[in-house]
Amino acid sequence: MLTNSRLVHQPHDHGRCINAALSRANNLCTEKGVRLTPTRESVLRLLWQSHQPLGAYQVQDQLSKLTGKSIAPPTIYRAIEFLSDLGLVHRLASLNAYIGCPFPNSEHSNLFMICNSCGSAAEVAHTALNDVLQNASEKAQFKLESQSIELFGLCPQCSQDTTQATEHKAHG
Amino acid sequence: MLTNSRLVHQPHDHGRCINAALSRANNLCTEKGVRLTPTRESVLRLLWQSHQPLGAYQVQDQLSKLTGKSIAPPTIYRAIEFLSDLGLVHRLASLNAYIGCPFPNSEHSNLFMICNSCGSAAEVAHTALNDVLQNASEKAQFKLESQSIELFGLCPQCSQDTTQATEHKAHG
DNA sequence: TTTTATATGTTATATTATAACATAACATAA
DNA sequence: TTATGTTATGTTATAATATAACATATAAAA
Ligand SMILES: [Zn+2]
Ligand SMILES: [Zn+2]
Ligand SMILES: [Zn+2]
Ligand SMILES: [Zn+2]
Repeated sequence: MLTNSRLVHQPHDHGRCINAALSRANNLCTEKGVRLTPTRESVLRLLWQSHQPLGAYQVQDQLSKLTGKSIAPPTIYRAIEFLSDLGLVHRLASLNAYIGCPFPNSEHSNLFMICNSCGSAAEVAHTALNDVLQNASEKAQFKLESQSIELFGLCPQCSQDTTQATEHKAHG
Repeated sequence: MLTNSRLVHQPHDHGRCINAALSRANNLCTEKGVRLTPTRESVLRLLWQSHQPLGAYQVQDQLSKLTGKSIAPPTIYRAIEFLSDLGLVHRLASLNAYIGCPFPNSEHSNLFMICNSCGSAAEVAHTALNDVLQNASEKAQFKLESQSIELFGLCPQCSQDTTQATEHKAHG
């Protein structure tokens, strides 16, 4: 089970996450012979500013402020599409939001654990799960092509906070 | 693995699907002491007119034609919310669309197999899958509360059609 | 340099969903 | 049966998300 869950939910040097993501993006673009333009890189960087997914219009606002120019929605959606086609970002359908992929070159489950409290989203690749889904599909004679799995709940940090708050209440 | 996959993908007496759904809805509403008003019943019936999910505005169009009156979006969304709260319909996040639930009283996986070709969506409840997701969540110290699983691919019928078309082409 | 392909800018609009407040229908009790 | 509270719907306006269509600019190739 490959996941960035620990990084997402624990204090860490997030600058390293960002640098790694940009480095991977540069490599991948070079490899594929496509261009990581300033706009595209900025959008990727914005999506990596935290481990919480961002809506397209949030990205637009921030990019507009960043550049001082007003940027229209199509520019953002194009950059997101470009990055998404390369597997560098994912769309979270339930949230209409986008997030950077921590392992664009690995096998994917397109599985996210999304915290209802803090909004963070950890990505998980889970071979056994993929097998279960593939088997279920075959049983139903369904030719599986892609999948979107979104789990909602409480991340370790928020879960702990809730527990402590409850205990505090009980004692107070 | 509980599923309505066969009904969805094979010719069948769909009137029975509709009647069963409305009957379940009536029972559930009586049981819960809430009212299945004409609007709500119509929306449920429209969502059950086929095994393909419908957008809210498609429902609006059809209900407007059906009644001869113009119905505004809030009426549709309210009916959908009512039905959804009772577990009688589900939202497919990837499609911004809604579909009737074939087994509102059973355990759920919130798993759908959605055909990229014909748009049909079969619902599946899969205990083993739920266990895998629960285990993965525990491993990540994630307190799982709800889930949305959407599989995309080709349904048995469309898969067969594709195969035949390919064969035909090869022979032609 | 000319040509071609790619990327971005710009305007307008489509699509999906909800806020806020008014009215109507229903249920219950005086 | 009227009054009263509750639930449901009507109505208007608008928020939020996403794309179409066409113009311009930039980069790469010939
Ligand atoms: Zn980080
Ligand atoms: Zn990923
Ligand atoms: Zn049917
Ligand atoms: Zn269901």
